[in-house]
Amino acid sequence: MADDTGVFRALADPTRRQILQDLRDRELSAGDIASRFTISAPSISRHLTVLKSAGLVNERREANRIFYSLVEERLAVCVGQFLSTVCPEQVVLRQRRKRRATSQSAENEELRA
Amino acid sequence: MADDTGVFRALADPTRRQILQDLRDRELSAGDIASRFTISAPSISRHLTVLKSAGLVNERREANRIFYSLVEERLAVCVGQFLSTVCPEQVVLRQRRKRRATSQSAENEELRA
DNA sequence: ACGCAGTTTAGCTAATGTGCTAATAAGAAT
DNA sequence: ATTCTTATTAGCACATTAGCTAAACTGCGT
Repeated sequence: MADDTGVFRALADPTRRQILQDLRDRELSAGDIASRFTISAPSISRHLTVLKSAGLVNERREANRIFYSLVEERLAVCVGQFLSTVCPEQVVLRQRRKRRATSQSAENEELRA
Repeated sequence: MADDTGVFRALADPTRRQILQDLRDRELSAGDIASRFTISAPSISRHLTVLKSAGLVNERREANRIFYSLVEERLAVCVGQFLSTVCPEQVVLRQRRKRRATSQSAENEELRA
């Protein structure tokens, strides 16, 4: 639960970071997510398991499908806390202000389907 | 350089996260750092190499010793950007305000020498 | 009951990560 | 020159990870 390492280990993989970004403002089914990547559905399923056991996503089952949604607070608490512990607050703040300008989503383009 | 993954992979290990925290407000020699942990000096040296190639620390050689220092901006840019891309800004801000209250340094106590 | 869509689980392989000890390199001191 | 200190590199062992394909599970429609 308070296992920060699970969170940071989950974030170490670019596919998983991209999944979290994709879940930013809507929930998606496992299939929805898999269709956005080139790797196989079972591999995505494993990534989702890792994210879930890190507490970074929740699942909601509806009929056949399983919808995954982001647990923002988990990310904010673990990572935000670490970041603000290590970095002086000004730096964190400055980054926050630049947020909208930078489209950091282009980074993992090669992962896409 | 713009290799976010190197940064996140570096953060996946609790020893490395602790090293970054230890470097928060002072530079430390490799030996200084190693003496704070129970694992061997060569292992710490490897961790420092990982942190350095992720761009998270700089090294300064002085006589026998090598002093490592934190590169705050690297951490703030990569992690802060990701965090504020995925999370709504309020959450990040709230965390920032709570910063001083929570002593997140107790987490990795078992790593210590 | 059967089959289909959506997902996960099993089992495998190749690559990576982390720790150790022993050996090496480089500088300072005697 | 030899030795001490500081730190890294080499080589090994073990565990974990990420990918794949094939098989199994679940809920719905026919």
